[in-house]
Amino acid sequence: MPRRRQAVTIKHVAADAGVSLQTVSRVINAEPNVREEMRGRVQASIDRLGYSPSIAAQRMSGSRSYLILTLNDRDRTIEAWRARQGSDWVDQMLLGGMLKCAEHGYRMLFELVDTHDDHVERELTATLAALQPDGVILTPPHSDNPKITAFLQSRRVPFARIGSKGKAGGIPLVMGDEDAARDATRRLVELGHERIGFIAGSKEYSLSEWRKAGWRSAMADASLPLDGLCVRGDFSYESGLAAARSLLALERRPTAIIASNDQMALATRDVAEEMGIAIPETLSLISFDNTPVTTFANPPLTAIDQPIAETVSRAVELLIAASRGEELPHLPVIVPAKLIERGSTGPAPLAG
Amino acid sequence: MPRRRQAVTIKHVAADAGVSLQTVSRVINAEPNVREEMRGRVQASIDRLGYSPSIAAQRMSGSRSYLILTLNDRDRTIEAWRARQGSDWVDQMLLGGMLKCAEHGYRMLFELVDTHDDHVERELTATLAALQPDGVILTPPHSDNPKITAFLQSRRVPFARIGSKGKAGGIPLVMGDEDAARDATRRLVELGHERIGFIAGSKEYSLSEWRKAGWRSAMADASLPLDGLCVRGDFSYESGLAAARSLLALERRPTAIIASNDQMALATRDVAEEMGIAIPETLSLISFDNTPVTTFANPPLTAIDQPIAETVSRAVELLIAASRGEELPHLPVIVPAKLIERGSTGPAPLAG
DNA sequence: CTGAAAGCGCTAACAC
DNA sequence: GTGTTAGCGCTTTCAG
Repeated sequence: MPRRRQAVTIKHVAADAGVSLQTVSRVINAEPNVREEMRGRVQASIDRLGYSPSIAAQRMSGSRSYLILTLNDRDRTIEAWRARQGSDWVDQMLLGGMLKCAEHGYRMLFELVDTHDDHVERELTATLAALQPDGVILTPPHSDNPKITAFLQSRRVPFARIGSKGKAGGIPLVMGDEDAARDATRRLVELGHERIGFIAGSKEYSLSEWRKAGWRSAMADASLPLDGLCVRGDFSYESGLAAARSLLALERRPTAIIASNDQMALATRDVAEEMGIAIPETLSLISFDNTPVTTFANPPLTAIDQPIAETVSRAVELLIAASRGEELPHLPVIVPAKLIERGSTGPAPLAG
Repeated sequence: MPRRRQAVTIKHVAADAGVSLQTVSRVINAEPNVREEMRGRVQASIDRLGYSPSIAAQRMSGSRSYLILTLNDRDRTIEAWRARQGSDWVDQMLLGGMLKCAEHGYRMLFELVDTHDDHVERELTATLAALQPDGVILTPPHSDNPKITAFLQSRRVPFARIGSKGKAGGIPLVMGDEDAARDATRRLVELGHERIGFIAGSKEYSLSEWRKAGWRSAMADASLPLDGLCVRGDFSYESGLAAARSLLALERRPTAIIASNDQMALATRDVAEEMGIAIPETLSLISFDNTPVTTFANPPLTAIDQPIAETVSRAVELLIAASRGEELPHLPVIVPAKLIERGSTGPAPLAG
C-alpha cells in the first residue's frame, strides 16, 4: 500500500500564492488580520489548485473537526431497520442534519450506541476519541440517559438533546408534542366529538406524557369527560390492538381516538374494521408521527407530523453557533408540530 | 474554546505499559513482531486507561483512515426523503454497511454528491481530501457515471460499484435482478399464467434492462408470447398508471403483471381496482424492490426483495479485504434476490 | 498585519 | 522483537 498523501496541501497553496502557511490558514478559517488583497490572492490559488483542507490535519492541530455526530440507540434502530415498518426517522434526521451541516461546511456522522451495555461510557469514550466531533446530537431515549449526558458534560463536548426538556445540560429541543395533541383534540371537538379516546405511549419516552397532557388539557378546556378514555400502549402494533379493543368495548364508546403513534393507529383501524366500525363515519382517528404509512393506509390517516428534519436542523445550527460562542435562544427550543388532515377524521356521528 | 486534546494518547499507554510508542502501535494494528506477553501487557494498559486511537492521527501518519464513504445521488436522495414515500434504501444501506464496518473497526460515512453539477470532480476532490476514506461505495446511478469512476481510479482510491456490471474499475456488485425476474416469471408460469405482462423501468438504470431480460428469457423458456406485453415506465407511480392501463386494455389481457418497482405495482393495483379487476383472483401482481409499502398494501404485494443491506455489507467487506491486498472473488459479485410471496399472486383464472 | 517555530497523535522506515 | 527518528497537514503560539 502506498503511503497515500494529500494531493494538494496548504504548502502548495502558500507557495503558489507566495505567502506563508499561516496566511493561507487564516484565509481558510475566515480569520481577521489579512488584507483583502492577500485574501483574494490566496483564495485564487485555492480555487485554481482545487485545494480542500484535510479535516484530519485540522483536527490534529487542535482546532475544530468540522464533524457533528448523531447518536442513535443501537438496538432500537437496527430492529426498526430490520422490521422494515417504513419508519423514516433516520432518513428525516439525515435530511435535516446533513443539509444544515453542509451549509456551514460541516459533515454529519451517524453512529449507533449501545445502551444496554454497562460500558456505555467506554463505547462513548472510544467514539469521541476516534472521531473528535465538534458537537453531538442525542436522540430519544439517549437524550434522557443520565450516564450519557453526564459523560458529555464532563468531557465538555457541546451536545443537543432531541425530545428532552430536562436540565441535563446541553441544548434541549422538543417537538411541540403537547401543543399538537391539544390542537388535534380541539379539532375533534370542533367536529362535534365529545367522547375522545386517547392511546398513550410508553412511559420510557417523555413525549408520551406530553402528548397525553395536551389531550387532557384540551378535554378539560372543552369540559369533556376523561373517564376510562385513556389507555396506555407501548407504541407497538400489538399494544395498539389491545388498547383499541378496550376503548371500543366501552359502554359509551368514543367517537374519536387519538393514538400516540402510527403503528397503534393502524392497529386501531384494524380493530374498528374487525368490529364493523366505519372510519371516518363512525369513528375518527388521528395518529402521531406521520410516518409514510399514514398516506398508504386506507383511508389515509389524519396525523400529527413530527418535524424531525427541522428539529435536527435546528440542533446542528445551535451546536455550531454555540461552538462559536454565540448566544443561544431560550431553552428548550420548541419546534412546532402540525396536524395534517387526511381521510380518517370527520364529523361526529349523530348521537344514537 | 480550550484547545481540546486527546484525553489518553498512545504515549500514556506506552508509559503505562513501559514500552515504546511503536510497540503500542503494533498492538493496536494487530501487526506481527510483538511477543504475546508484550501484547498482553499493552492490551491491559489500553483497557485500563480506556484508550482509543484518534482516527485523525492515524490518517495523518499516512496509514489507514478506517473510514468507508458511501456516495449517494444528492437530488434523488433528498427528493425521496422529502416525498416520504417510505423507500428505505438509505436505511438498508446503513444497516448493511455500518454493521459490517463496525465488525472491522471501521466507520461508515454517508455523503451526497451532486451529479448535475459540472463540478462533480471538484466536489469529489473536496470530499476525498477532507475525509480521506479508505474506500468508497458508489450507488446507482453513480455506479455508472464515468466521470466519477474515472476520477476514483485516477486517485487510486479503492471503490465498489453497487448495481453495475461494467468494466469501469473498482468492485462491481449486482443484486441478481435477472435471475430474480426469471424466478418470478417462472413462478407465475407454474401458477398457470400464460399472458404475463411486464412494466419496465427507466433505461437510465441498467438494472431495468436486467429485470426485463429475466422476464423475456423465462417467457421464451416457457414458449410464451411477448407480443405487446412489455411496456416501459420510469419507476414513478404516474408512469405505472399509464403502463398498467395500456396492458390491461389489451384485447388478450394479461392475467399477471410484473412491475419493475413497488410504486408502479401500486399504480397497477389501483388501475385494476378502478377497472373492477380483482387481485389476485383475476390478476396476479409481482413487484420489484420490496420496500415497506408492499406489506401495507391491500392485498400485500408479492415482491422480489432487493438485498441492499447484504450487498452493501459485501461491498464493505471486499473493500477492506482489497485494502489489505487480499484476493477478490470473481467479479461482478452477485447477491441473489429472493421472491417473497404475499397476497397479490394466485393461480391463473380459468380461461374465459 | 504577517511569518517562523513548535507540536498535535500516530505510523513508516530504519536502526539495534 | 523492539526502540528511535522523522515526518503527515494543519493551527497555535509568539516574534516581528
